[in-house]
Amino acid sequence: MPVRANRGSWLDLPGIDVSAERALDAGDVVFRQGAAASALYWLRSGRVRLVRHLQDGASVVLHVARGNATFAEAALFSDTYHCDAVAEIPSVVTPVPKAELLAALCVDQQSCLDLAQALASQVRELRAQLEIRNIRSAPERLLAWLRLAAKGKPPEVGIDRPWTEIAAEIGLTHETIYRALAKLERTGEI
Amino acid sequence: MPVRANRGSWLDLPGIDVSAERALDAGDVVFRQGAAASALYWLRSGRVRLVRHLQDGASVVLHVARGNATFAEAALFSDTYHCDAVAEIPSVVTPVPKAELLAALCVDQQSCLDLAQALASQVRELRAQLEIRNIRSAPERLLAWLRLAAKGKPPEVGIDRPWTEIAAEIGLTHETIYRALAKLERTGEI
DNA sequence: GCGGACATATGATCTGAATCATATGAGCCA
DNA sequence: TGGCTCATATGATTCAGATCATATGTCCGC
Repeated sequence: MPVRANRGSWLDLPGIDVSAERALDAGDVVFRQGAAASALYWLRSGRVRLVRHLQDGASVVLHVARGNATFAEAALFSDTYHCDAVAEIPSVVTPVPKAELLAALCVDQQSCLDLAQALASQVRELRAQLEIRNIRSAPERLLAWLRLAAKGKPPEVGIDRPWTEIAAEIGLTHETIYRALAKLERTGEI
Repeated sequence: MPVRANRGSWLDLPGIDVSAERALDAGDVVFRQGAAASALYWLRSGRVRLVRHLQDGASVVLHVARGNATFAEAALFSDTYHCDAVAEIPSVVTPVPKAELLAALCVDQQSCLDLAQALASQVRELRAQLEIRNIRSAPERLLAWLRLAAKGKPPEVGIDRPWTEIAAEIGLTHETIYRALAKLERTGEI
């Protein structure tokens, strides 16, 4: 029962049109808090920020979706959106209509299990991500990340994206990442 | 379509026995990496650490489950466990047999959707948690946490557990939490 | 080929959270 | 009642990562 490779692939169901794309400029709104939840989204490229607005006017960033990922999955189970979604940079999203998706999930148990699997996998990843953040030392944290990312024997990581991005992902500045890398190389850990 | 209040409640299905309890001493092993995945777990009390062991002998903490929560949900979709689970302190867990659960989920689409909902909810929570960790300033971070935890009008949080625990949850030491609290009170933000 | 945007890389300095220390109060139970 | 643990609370000091600065290299469009 292998986990599917691409995030969002569980969306590839009969009856669901994932070919539609909506191009967004920086600042464009995908949906607004309180609006009727009509779709969840598949972010194809760019960056979308989810922000919850509070009674007192303050706001809290709930999530910043990046690269290839889905967001607002919870819209499936809610009548309204509970946050705003705004593009931070020019982005492309595919809206996945909630009604059709729910219908498909109800008809086809396997697709429903696929959804559960994808979400369980997300949960696992996010927990690991959080655990990594508990490591204070920059080199140690990076090492933990590398270990989780490493595959094969001898352990090896294929880096296909800038360190700058990885730095943000694990909660460090890019300067610190480079220093941590240099240190790990010096001490021979990588 | 309200979200159920208690984590783990989606496990309350016909045909699934969640009455069994297994008491663990500190250090007791719940399951081992590589062993056949026979159950996922509902942690009733205590603390269980999930650790992945790597080829080179190093290990990475994937998660520390606390209080009332489920763990190893991904066992549902895997033949073997991919990490060890070890109690850190005396704990109580309820094993939920995978086979029965899968059978129930296949028969009853609603329960399958309930599972998806619970997992989507987890994903949302974890993402928010991660976003909070991106806030460097201790008072700001605490404030964001308080805002998410706040309910009603005027916004108010009911604290039913020690600040010490909350400190760990949001990645600060308890000393820093108390200082941040003091500062927020001084500046009148709470 | 030139210029801009961005990744990589490293040095100097600063700041704020961790750490260490210490104290008080609440709950518990022997 | 005394002694234990743990939460709360705050002061002093340290240190690691953020920040600011600067430089080189690379890719890409023009």
